[in-house]
Amino acid sequence: MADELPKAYDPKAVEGPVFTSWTRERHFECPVPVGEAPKPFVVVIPPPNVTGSLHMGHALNNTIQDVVIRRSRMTGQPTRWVVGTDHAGIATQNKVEQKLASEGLTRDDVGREKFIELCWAWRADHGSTIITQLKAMGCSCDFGDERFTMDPEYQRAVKRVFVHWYNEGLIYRGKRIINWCPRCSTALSDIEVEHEDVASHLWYFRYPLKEPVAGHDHVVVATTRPETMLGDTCVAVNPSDERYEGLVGATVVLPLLGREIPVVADEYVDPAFGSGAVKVTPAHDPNDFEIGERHGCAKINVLTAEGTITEEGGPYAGLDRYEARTRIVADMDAAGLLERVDDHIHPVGHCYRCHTVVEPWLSDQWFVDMKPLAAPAIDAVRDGRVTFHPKRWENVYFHWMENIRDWCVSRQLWWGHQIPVFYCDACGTMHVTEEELELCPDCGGRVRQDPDVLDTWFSSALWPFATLGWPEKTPELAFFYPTTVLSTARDILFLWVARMIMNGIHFAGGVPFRDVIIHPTVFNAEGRRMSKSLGTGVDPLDLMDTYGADGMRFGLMLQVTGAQDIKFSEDKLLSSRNFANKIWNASRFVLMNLDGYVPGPPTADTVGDAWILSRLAGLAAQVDEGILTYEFGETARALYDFFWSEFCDWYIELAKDRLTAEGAGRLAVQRNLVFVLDKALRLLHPMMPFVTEEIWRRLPLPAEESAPSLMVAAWPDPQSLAGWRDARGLHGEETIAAVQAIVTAVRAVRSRYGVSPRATVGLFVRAEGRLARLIEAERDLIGSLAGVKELRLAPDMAKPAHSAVAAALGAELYIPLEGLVDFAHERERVARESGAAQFELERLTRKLGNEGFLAKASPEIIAKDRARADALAEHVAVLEGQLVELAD
RNA sequence: GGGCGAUUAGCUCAGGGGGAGAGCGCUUCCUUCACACGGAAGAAGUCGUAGGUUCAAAUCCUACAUCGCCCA
Repeated sequence: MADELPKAYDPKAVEGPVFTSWTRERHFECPVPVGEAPKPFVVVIPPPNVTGSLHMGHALNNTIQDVVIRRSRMTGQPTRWVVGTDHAGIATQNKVEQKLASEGLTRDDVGREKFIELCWAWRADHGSTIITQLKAMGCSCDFGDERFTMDPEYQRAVKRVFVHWYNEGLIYRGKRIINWCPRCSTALSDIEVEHEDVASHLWYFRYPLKEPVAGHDHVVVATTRPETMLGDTCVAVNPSDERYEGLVGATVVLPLLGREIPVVADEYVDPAFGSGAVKVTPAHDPNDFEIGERHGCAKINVLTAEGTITEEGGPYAGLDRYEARTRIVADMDAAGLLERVDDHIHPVGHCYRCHTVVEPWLSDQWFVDMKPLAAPAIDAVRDGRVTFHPKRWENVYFHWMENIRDWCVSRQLWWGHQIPVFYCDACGTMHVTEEELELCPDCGGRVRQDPDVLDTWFSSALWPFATLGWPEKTPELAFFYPTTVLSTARDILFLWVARMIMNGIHFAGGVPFRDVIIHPTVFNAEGRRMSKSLGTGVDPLDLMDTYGADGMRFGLMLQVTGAQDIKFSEDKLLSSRNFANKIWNASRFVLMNLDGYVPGPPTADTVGDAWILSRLAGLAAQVDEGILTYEFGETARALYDFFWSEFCDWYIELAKDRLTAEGAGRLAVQRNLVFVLDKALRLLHPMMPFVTEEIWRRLPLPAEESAPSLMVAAWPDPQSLAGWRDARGLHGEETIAAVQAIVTAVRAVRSRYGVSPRATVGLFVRAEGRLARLIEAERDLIGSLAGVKELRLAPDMAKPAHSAVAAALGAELYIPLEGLVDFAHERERVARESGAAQFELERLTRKLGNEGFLAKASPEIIAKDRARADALAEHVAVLEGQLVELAD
């Protein structure tokens, strides 16, 4: 019938050609439909950093997106996955600067225009790395329609937003303390700073008073950053602090520099910390800045952009900040002004891109006033227009949004969206406009554009609508916005997700997506953050090489639970690779047994058929629901268990006899095998697209059941399969459970006595009633599965001599094994089994004798426990009977 | 300081009021005509600790411990 498949699944031979066929057949594309169409299902990819390469977070996140996308596409909904990258201002600029440095050049040597050209060239050479890797994973994005945050259309959108917000008064320029990265040489927003506890010291300095006051000749201040003392412009104490009563208004002579500064009283000072007096450096600390503002103190900047001491630092000018720290402590000590040094652990801000310690630094920057934007975005989540999965992330979102601070959006970089603000030096005016202004509209003089660019996240925040053509009113925007699902890691909840919600509401007329999936963070096996620089990472490309793309995808899905971390388990990938091979071989078996096949509907002719069809219907419901509720781990397990433990382990095994027979039974079982395999492959496809596609195309499906590709074949509708639940009243599930119990019991006996798998045994069964009828009906099945040549059944069956014994449900099983049976061993085993059963029976009996239980438990539970108790009692009776017989 | 998550078999983790589960590992047997990336059978857990609620707690509540993350 079909070409015979190779004995083992080889991902490398399959993935490339299958992916090529998907592209060739254009299944990833989703144009705006003409005329009436169902509501679309849309996902925008979280744009990976254009400098990036695939890491485990991407692998997980993009598998999740592909799973929801593929399911949706198969349901026939217009389904679109928008792909692209962001320009990653700092990271890209670093790459290009590194390249220049290798040639002994700096960006200033080449100039801004040339530098930006080099950035574009870098992107052209390297920017598609991660996109290629997504293809290797099998992601079904619309790759022909890729977006970039520096596309000309996208630049227009960014300008529109800036100018709009400026005109609304939501953007302003001001001199504030910002976070400065001396290595990247740019400002950072508050959330681009990562706080890390650092073991350092708290230095206590004596600052002498100009004249003794109230019995003091000096005041002690404590600091974690001694070098900032060069910029101190006052000393503050809490007004209620009795220790310093009378000192307020006094003058301190700043050591080393000799500057005279006042002592002020300010509520901000915590009397319990350090000495209760603080040195105030308004240009280098946000709190000090505010104290300085309140008391009219000067703001002296003592740090350069590179992190060295400015001319204001007098003798320390030109020193690196840490060198200056060492020297200042030494000099204070030498001057007898170092009171003491305590060990002190405190949080220190680091740049999230390069991990350099950032400095609070006073500079002119552009800010966005966030409170007015946050309020509607909070409402959107409160009233359920946007839902987080898992829901608990909503609280994290609310907490941040309700305490939101203004966003510093200017960056001192060249690569990015240059701020659309033009200054006229001739007439001193400022113009905020989307136009490329060259001449001043007021005086006609030449203008110069603000040299800064915008935070990359400023542009990423427009992604859900700018990628669809906004601000133009495109058909794409009209049809595909708002998008459906956004899947992302928790570390960009504030940086990106919250800002998209704010921007979507403000500019695109509504929330940008309905559901936000916050997926777990992938840590390495030791529970550490995966990091290329630390060598603690695992490369998804290596994993795909070893386990195949499907193996990696499924292995990751198995690990997605409600927990917020995944300790990455390569074992799961191994079992997923094996699973792909299992699917391959089960399919291979079905395809090899289709001689004379004529397509037709499935039929529940036997309890085995009824059982598998019923299980399939249950699986379809579970998988559909599981993907819709983003429960990927449970869904993957359900698929694995169904396919392996039910379809392969039992249905294929019990189908074998009918396949070797001739006649109608053979055709019926062929049809059922094809039917179940077809539906199961469809259900598996979102998680394992390659192996399922390769096999599915070989299935002999009639035209109306088929499709050009599995990825556009119809998704099994749980409703239409629901009719197979407990099909034809054959009690398939109950019967097969009984068959399994008896077969397993016989196999256990065989295993215990080392009976060769090829040898057959006799089976004598003592059973009555419903169970006896069931065994009688399925005697061939039991015989075939358990290797039984002769099955005898009677309500009063006596134990034949030299028999091993077993109990299954209420049946006694005797297996004659002349000369093999170790009766002492049998007695011991049966006694142990009986003991365990009696223990459980006693527990249940106590429970059923408890009046509270009978009065309050639900009738179903009571009935169930009664039935269990009856079954156990029967089981115990069987075992005890066997013990008596074994005593001979 | 506030918040979140985790604690279940040797390892990685499911389960989330009523019979303790999986994968990997381990033991024994089997190369039988889909698959050794396989099959069959098996051993293995006082479900972190202490209280509480309940007829019933691995599951709900409260404390505590340990580990991890976020915010300030």
